[in-house]
Amino acid sequence: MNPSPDADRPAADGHEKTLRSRYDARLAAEIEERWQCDWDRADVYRTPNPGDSDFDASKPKFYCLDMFPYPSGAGLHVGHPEGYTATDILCRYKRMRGFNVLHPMGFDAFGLPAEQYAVQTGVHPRETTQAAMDNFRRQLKRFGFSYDWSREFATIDPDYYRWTQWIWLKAYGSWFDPELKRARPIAELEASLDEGDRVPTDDDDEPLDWSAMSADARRRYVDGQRLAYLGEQTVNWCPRLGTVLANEEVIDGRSERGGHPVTRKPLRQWMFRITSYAQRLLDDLEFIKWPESTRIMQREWIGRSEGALVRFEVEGRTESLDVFTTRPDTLFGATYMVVAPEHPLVEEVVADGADPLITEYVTAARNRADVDRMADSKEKTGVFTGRYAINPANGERIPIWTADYVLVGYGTGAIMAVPAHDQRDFEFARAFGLSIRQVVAEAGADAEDCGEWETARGGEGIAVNSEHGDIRLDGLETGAAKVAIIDWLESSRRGRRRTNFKLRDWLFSRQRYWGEPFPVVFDDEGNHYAVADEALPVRLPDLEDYEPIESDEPTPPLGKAVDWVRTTAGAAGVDPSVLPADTPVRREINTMPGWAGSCWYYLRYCDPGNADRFASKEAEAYWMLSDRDPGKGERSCSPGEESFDATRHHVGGVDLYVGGAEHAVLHLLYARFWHKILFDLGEVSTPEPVGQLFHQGMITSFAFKRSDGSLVPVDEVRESEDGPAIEIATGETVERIVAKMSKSLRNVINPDDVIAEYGADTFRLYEMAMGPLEASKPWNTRDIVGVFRFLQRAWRLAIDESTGGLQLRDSADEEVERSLHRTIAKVGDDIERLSFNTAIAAMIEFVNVATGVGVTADQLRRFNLVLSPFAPHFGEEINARLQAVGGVEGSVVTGEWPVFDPAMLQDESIEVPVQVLGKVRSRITVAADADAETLEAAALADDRIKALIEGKTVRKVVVVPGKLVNVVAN
RNA sequence: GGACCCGUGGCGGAAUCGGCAGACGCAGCGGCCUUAAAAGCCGCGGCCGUGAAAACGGCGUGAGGGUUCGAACCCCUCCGGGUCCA
Repeated sequence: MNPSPDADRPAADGHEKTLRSRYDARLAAEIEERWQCDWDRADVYRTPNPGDSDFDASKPKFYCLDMFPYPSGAGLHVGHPEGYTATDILCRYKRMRGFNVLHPMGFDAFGLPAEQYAVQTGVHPRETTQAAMDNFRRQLKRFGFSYDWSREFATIDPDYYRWTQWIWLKAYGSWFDPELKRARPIAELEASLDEGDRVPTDDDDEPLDWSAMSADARRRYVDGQRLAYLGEQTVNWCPRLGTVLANEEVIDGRSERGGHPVTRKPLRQWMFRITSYAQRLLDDLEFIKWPESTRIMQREWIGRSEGALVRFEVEGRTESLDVFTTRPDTLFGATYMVVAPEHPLVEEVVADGADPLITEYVTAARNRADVDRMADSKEKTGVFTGRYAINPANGERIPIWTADYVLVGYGTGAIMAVPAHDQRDFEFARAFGLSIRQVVAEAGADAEDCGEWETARGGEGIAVNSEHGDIRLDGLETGAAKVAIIDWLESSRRGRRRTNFKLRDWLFSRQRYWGEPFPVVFDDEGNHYAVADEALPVRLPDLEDYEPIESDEPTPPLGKAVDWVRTTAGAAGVDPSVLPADTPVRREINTMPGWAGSCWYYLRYCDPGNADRFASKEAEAYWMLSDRDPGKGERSCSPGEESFDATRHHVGGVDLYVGGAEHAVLHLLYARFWHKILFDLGEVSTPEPVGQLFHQGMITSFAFKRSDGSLVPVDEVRESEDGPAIEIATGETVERIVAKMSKSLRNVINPDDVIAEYGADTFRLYEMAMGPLEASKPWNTRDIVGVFRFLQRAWRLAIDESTGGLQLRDSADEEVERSLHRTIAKVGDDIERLSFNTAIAAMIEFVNVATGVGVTADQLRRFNLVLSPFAPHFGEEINARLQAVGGVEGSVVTGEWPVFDPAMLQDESIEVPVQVLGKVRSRITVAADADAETLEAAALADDRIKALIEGKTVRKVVVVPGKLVNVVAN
C-alpha cells in the first residue's frame, strides 16, 4: 500500500509540513489521483460473470445502470455526475452489503449532432466522436466512479452494432400474432397459412385463399406483416438539407436550421410495428416501479381510447368513409364530415377537376407540419369538397369538407363533426355556417335552441333528438347510449366497436450517414432480402464525403458509396438458398436513427465481449432476473399471457436505472418495445427491461431578471451582501431567479473547474447535499465550501495537521459511540431510499459530535466505511493510514458495511413534549421505553401543566409513547 | 384550455406513518485564539412583543376555509411557479 504523502517527503520547514497535512485542494487532488491510478491498476471494479473463476454465486445480484451519455464535444456538464454519483454511492454501498454489483458505462455515439458538427468542421464524425469519448472517459474517471470499465463499449463499435442489426433482423423476421398477442417467427405464419389456407383480412371482408394467391401477392402479404416493415409515411422533407426532419424541427413550413423550405412528402421507409404492442406496453406499466409521472406520460403517449368505427356511405363513390369516434352516442348530431387534405377522397376530387380553390387549399395545408396544424386552432380554415355522405343513423345527407385540423396520421384521417358537442367542430361550423344540432342534454333539461350557444357543450348527459327508424337513444345517459348505438351499428353492419391508440408506428429510417446500416438488400424488382446473421455486421462504409445531398428526392449520403451499394447477394451475405449468390443487389442506404443503439445496450453490458450472442443466456438471465420472490418458482410471465399478475410474477429487468426525465417517453418506450420482441422470441428472460426507474432532477443555476421580465447574465450583476442585486450597466435593481444553465446567461458550471478548486470528493458530496435527488435545484457555488469544510473536519478528526500522523483516542467516548451507531443506521437507510442529502447531514452531525472529543481507531474505521461511498478517495486514504496502525486489511472498496446495535440508537431517557390543547406547554424527561400510563401520570404531575389545567376538566389525554402527550382540558 | 407536480427563515433544504416546524449547510452575528488578519474552535440564530438577563407570551410552512385532541402533511376554494399534453 502507498505510504502517507508525508512519509517519504521530509518537510522543508514547519509551515510546509502543515500545508501538506491539511485537507486542501492540493492534497485532495494528490490523494484522488493516486488512488484512481491504484484502483485502475488493481482492477478493483471488475465484476465477474457467472462462469468466471472468481464469480461468487452465493451473493445476491444488483444491476444498477446509468443512462450512458451522448459524447458531445463540450464535455461533461454538471448534470451528468449528479445521477452518476448517486448510483456510484448506491453501488459501493451494495458491494459493502455483499451484492454482486453490475455497474457499467459506455457511450451512445451514433447520431445527428456528431454528424452536423463533422459537416461544419470538416473532421470525420469517427474522429470527433472518438475524441469526445476519450474526454468523457477521462472526466468520468476523475470523479472516481466505480464502473467496471472492462465492460465499456460504444454504440458505434462494429462488435456492438452487429447485434443492433441482428435484433432488427429478428423484428424483420417476425410478425405479431393477434391471437396469442405476441411476436412469432414469420416462418410460422407462412406455415400456418400453408396449412389453414385462410388469409385474414381487415374487418368485414372475406378471408382470402392462400393457395389461390400469386407468389407476388403472398410475398406482399407476408412483408406487410413483419414487425420491421417498409411502409409509406408522410414526412417533412427538406431538399436543401437533404434529410427528413422531425416535427419539432419545422417552423412555419421552413427548417429551424437555415430556414429552408420543407415539404411534406410520402416516403417509403422502414417502420416498426410498435402499435401491435400498444396494449401490452400499456398493461405492463402497472408492474414496474417507475415514477408515476413517467408512467402517466407513457400512457398518454400510447393514448388508448374506446369507441366505435362508423361507416358513412358517400354519394357517387363505392368506397365508404370510415371514422373513429369516442362518442358514437352523438352520431345523430353529426351534421357534416371533415377529411384531412391528404385523404384519398380529396385526391379523387382534385383528379376529377375540382374547383381550383380546393386544389390550392390542399397544397398549402399539406405543407404545414402537424404541430402547427394542431396548434393554431383559432382561425378555422377549410373548403367544401362538393361531395356528400349519408349519416347512417338518420339517413341525412351531410356535406364533406376538408380542413387541416384533421390529421391523416390519426385515426382514419376523417371525422364526423358534431358541432354541438365538440369545440373545434363548433367553431368550424360557426365559421362556415354549417348546421348545429344538440343531441346531448343535461339530466332533467330539455333540448334547447343551440343557435344561441357560444361554445360547444362537451361532457356526458342524456341523449336527445336521437331517434330514427329502429334506433332510439333518447332518454339514455351517455354510457348506455354508446352501448345501444354500437350494438345497433354492429347488427346493421354500419360500424363496429373499436379501441384506438394514439401511438403511431415508429419511423425508423434516416437519410443520414452517421448511423447503423440496415442489414438488408434489394433486388432489381425492389424485393428486399435479409443479410444472414453470419454475415453481420454490415459495416458502415468509411465515407470521406458524408455531407447530405441537396435534392428533391431523398438521397442518403450512403448512396455515394457506389461500390458498396451495388453488390451481389453473395457478397452482401444473403443466404444463397434465399437468393443465388451472383444476383445483383443494392444495399439499403438509409441508416437507423439515433435511438437504435440505446434500445438494448443494457443487455450488452451483461456480457459485452460475447462474439456468439448479444449476451450469453446465462449472463443475461443472471443480471436481468430479479430474485424478489425466489420461493415462488415462477420468475416471469410466459410469452402470450395477456399481462402479468404482480402478486405472482415480477417483471425483472435492471434493478435500478437512473437518468433524466427528458427520456420519459421515447427512449424508454422504444427500449421496452425491443425488449418485448426479444422476450416473445425467447431471447431474453424478462418481459420488461427496467424494473425500477428513477429520474434525477435538473441542476439549474441562478440568473437575474429586470423589472420588465428580461433576463440578465450573471456577470453583468453585482450582488451586495444584504442589499438587492444591481445590474452594473444601469444601476437598476434586479431580482435573483432560478434559470437553466445556458451560455447566454453565462451561468454554466464546468465540473473540471470545480474539481480543480475542491477535488472530486467535495464535488460528489456537494451535488448529493444540494437537495433531494429527484428535485430540480440551483447550483450555488458559495455553498460548496460547506461540504468541503465537512471533509476537512472529518480529516482533522483523524489526522493531526501539524504532524500528519493519526490522532486517536484509546477508549471510546460513550456519546460519540451512540452517535456513530445512529449515523450508521441512518446513512444506510438513507442510501437505500436514495436520500443522499439527509445521509450527508447525518454524517456532518457525527463529525460535529466527535470534534473536540476524538475517536478510537475502531470508531474511525467504522465512520470511514460509512463515508467512503460518498467520498471514496478520502475513504481509501484514511483506510490506508489505518492499515499502518493495524486492525484494517484490504481496500475500503471491498470493506464490509459496519453493523449498528439497535439498542444504541436511543438514549436511555428522552424528553417528551407535553401539549395542552395541541400547544406545547412543557417538557418531561422520562425513560425512553416509558409506557402510556407512565407518560400520562408524569405529564399531569408536571408543575406547569398542573397550573394550566387548574380549574378545568381534563376531557381526554392523548399519549403517543416516545413522542408526546396532549392534555385536552377546558 | 386540460392533466400532473410543487410553494417551509435572507438562501439551499429537513421533518420517512397526522405527533416538538426549521435537522444539516450557506450567508449573518457574538466570543476564544492572534500584535493583527486568515484559518480554526465555542456559541447565537423564524417573526413580533415584554424583559437587564434568564425566561415568558403571541404569530408562523403561498392565501382563505374545513376535518382532527393535534395539520407543512388529509379535504375544498383561490393565488403563484414548474412539467407534460393539446
